[in-house]
Amino acid sequence: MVQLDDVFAALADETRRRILGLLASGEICVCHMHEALDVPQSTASRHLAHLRKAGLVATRRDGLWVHYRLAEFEDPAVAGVLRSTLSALHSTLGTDQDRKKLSKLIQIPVKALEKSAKRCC
Amino acid sequence: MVQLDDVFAALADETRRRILGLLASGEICVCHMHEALDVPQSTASRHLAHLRKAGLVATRRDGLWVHYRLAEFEDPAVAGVLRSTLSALHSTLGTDQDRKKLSKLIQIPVKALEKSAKRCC
DNA sequence: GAACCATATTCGCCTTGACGAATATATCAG
DNA sequence: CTGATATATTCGTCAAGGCGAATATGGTTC
Repeated sequence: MVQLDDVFAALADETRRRILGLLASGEICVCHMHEALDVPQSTASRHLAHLRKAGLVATRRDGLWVHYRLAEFEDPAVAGVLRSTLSALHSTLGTDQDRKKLSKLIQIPVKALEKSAKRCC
Repeated sequence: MVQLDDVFAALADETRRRILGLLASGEICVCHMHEALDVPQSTASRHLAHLRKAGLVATRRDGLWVHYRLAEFEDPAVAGVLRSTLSALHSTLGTDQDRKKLSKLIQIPVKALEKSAKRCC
């Protein structure tokens, strides 16, 4: 059960918002995350753990890699806040740059990522 | 110009969210605010100043009293985040209790406050 | 088993920001 | 001007939480 408190605490940090901004385009593994965001691996992992504990993201292990994705929200209030937040982040300069960097890393065109992100929120 | 950063920083604090929850029903003066929330006057004032600096609320002075109200948001992204947040707070237990206490203080029935709040978000 | 790789956690350090008491400011009444 | 009232700000204290380096964990390969 996702608590509203935890949602707002999670959204208060810029790195976590950048992570959510990327996850709006779909599942991403930790290594691509910390490279796209250009932060140390421990930082990416720490923030991902925070988001996971808050119930905002879910994980899937695939061998050595762990892929993160946005969770599905039962509570419509939480879902609404997340949707508007992702939509607000979508057109942000920072999100644009992060998405561009991710695009190169995973060899998927920016346009495709944007399309997924829009479908998501 | 309201910055998204400031919005999320403002929403990260519970007292500030309670304030916004009350303001959804309309203009309120500081004294009613800190009584309804049952926090020291300096705490209410400090958080209101925070919200004001973030651009989320506006004020109107009337003699000794200062009335606070929600600001109007030009940026549709910010407006969207605020709308979904207020809507999420609306049905919260804490907001319910605060609204009940405010209702007694300003002698306006809870139903009327709820109606205004719903119209607001 | 050992070596290796991706991810998670721990560690000490440091900044940010919340708190309530006390004080300052501003407005009004007499 | 004086006193009273509502609001704002300052002050010292304290806890929460961010940081990156280093280390631990868990899974894969040989």
